[in-house]
Amino acid sequence: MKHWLMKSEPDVFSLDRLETLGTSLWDGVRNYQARNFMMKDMKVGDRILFYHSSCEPPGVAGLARVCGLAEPDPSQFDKKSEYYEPKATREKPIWHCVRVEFEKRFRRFVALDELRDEEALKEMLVLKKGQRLSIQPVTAAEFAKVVKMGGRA
DNA sequence: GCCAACGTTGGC
DNA sequence: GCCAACGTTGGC
Repeated sequence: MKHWLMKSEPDVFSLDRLETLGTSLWDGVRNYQARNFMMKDMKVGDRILFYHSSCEPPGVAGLARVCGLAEPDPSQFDKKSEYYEPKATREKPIWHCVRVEFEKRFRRFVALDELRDEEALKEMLVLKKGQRLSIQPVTAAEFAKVVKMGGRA
């Protein structure tokens, strides 16, 4: 089982929204590296740090899990979607996404600043300058540390 | 296949 | 709103 950090702007899609829905496709990813993680590496049961970006404060709001293997991202076929991809066809889709399910909200939101203050997390990709990948692998130790900081050990 | 220009991300 | 960093695009 692998561990991941997945970024979302809460104004667009928040952990609250995922809790309401129960599960959701992680659609709209338009970066090849992030797509390849979803297509090749993510398996059902993989655990996810749900990270809120472009908000005040940014940080990890809680946990989710992969509950469905990658499938074609339907938004690439939707002309009205901002994620529409004219080069994609049903036969040859370009973008794929996994399905994720809500797991739990942290008792305490773990802000980016707090992550920065932890020696044990200094190698976390999300803390690296210029690192803007929206889906990032996280080690089991980093995952456990963040969960502990969130008050749900 | 290089690389300049451009667009996007995301913290600040 | 700024801007550094980085990914993508497209001319050559």
